Amino acid sequence: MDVAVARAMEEFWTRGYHATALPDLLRATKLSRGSLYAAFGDKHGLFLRALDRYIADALARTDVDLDPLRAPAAGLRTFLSGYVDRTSGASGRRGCLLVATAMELAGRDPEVDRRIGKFFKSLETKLAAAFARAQATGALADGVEPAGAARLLVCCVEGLRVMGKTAPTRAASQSVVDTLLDSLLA
Amino acid sequence: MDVAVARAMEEFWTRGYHATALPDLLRATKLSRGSLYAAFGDKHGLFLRALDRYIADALARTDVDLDPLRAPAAGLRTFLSGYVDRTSGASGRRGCLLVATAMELAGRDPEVDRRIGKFFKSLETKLAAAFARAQATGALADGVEPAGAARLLVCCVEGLRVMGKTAPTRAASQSVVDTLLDSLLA
DNA sequence: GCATATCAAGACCGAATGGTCCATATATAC
DNA sequence: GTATATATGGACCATTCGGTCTTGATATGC
Repeated sequence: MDVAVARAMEEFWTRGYHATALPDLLRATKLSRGSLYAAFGDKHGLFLRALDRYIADALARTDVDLDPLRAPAAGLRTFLSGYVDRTSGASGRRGCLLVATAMELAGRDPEVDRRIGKFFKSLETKLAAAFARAQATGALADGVEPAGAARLLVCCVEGLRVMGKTAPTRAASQSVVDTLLDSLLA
Repeated sequence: MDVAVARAMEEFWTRGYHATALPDLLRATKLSRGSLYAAFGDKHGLFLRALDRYIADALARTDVDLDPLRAPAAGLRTFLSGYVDRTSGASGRRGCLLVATAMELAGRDPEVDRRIGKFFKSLETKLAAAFARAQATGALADGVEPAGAARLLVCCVEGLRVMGKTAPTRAASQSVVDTLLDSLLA
């Protein structure tokens, strides 16, 4: 069933929750109606499974980028350059399942709220730790405190996903990331 | 018909395009089905009218905040503090019609693409001009160039709208704005 | 070979979708 | 008062929505 969740995730990712109809999911997962409902309960259940998978992927990627064994500043640069890729061209146009879901369902779907809240909190925590390590090695600009920098970064990453939807030019994303790192890193 | 557009805007704003059904619009605008279709063609047409109004409001507000007659740094602070308000509490939960529309329809609806593209470009231009004025009065931090700062600010503003949807705490938005201004202004 | 469990295909359901149309009322013009 | 626009309420339409259920095929276990 894992592959079905992945396929469904792709579908929700490109269309959004409301705009993804059941026939879309059947085609994508190659499941029959009966099998889909037997396995996942309903559209909403399948969506939550897909969202969980998307979140797990994103957090795993973050852990790789921000590996404590690497130089923290380099990790942060890698992390952000990943977002430059993801918000440019076709990837940018595709958008982000998390941000799209936040805008579409947050405040109306408690299950979604919980997941999205946890994700962004977790991301912020990981980034704050990386910034703290950067500070310890003197790689942080004067007067920047790790927790604040982490919050700013999470905000910018979310903003980049929106930018990527509307004007997915690499130069724009790169400019944002560069300006940001110039301000925060020593 | 102007009041009808405003009412429809409120409705799309709180629910999003797909999730707003015709009965919602009829109730909100107090129009009959016939009158609504006679006046706006269809749901999509009414949506575009509502989006145009939302954009006009946002740009007008920006012009007030960034009035060239005021001290540019103060204008930028006012501009951002407005976004702190708009991304906190109930206002935050409500979200932003532009960002929500971008995530929901960008890349699939040319009319929407045009409008959203123009809006963010215009916002960026206004901010770049304000940063340029700030630089001229020595209010900009060393090494910050106006155009880059403007792009970063647009990105952060978009990010704030997403943050406001998921965790609309004033402290979080305020922290982002403070960190940002500390980095960019002298 | 036979029984059993699994799954695909799709008919079918009520409800809701966006959109059309018309009969009726309510104005306005003269 | 009468004729003429205009707008209203709501019946009505085809389609699509998410979801259920039955039927028949395909395995699997023994």
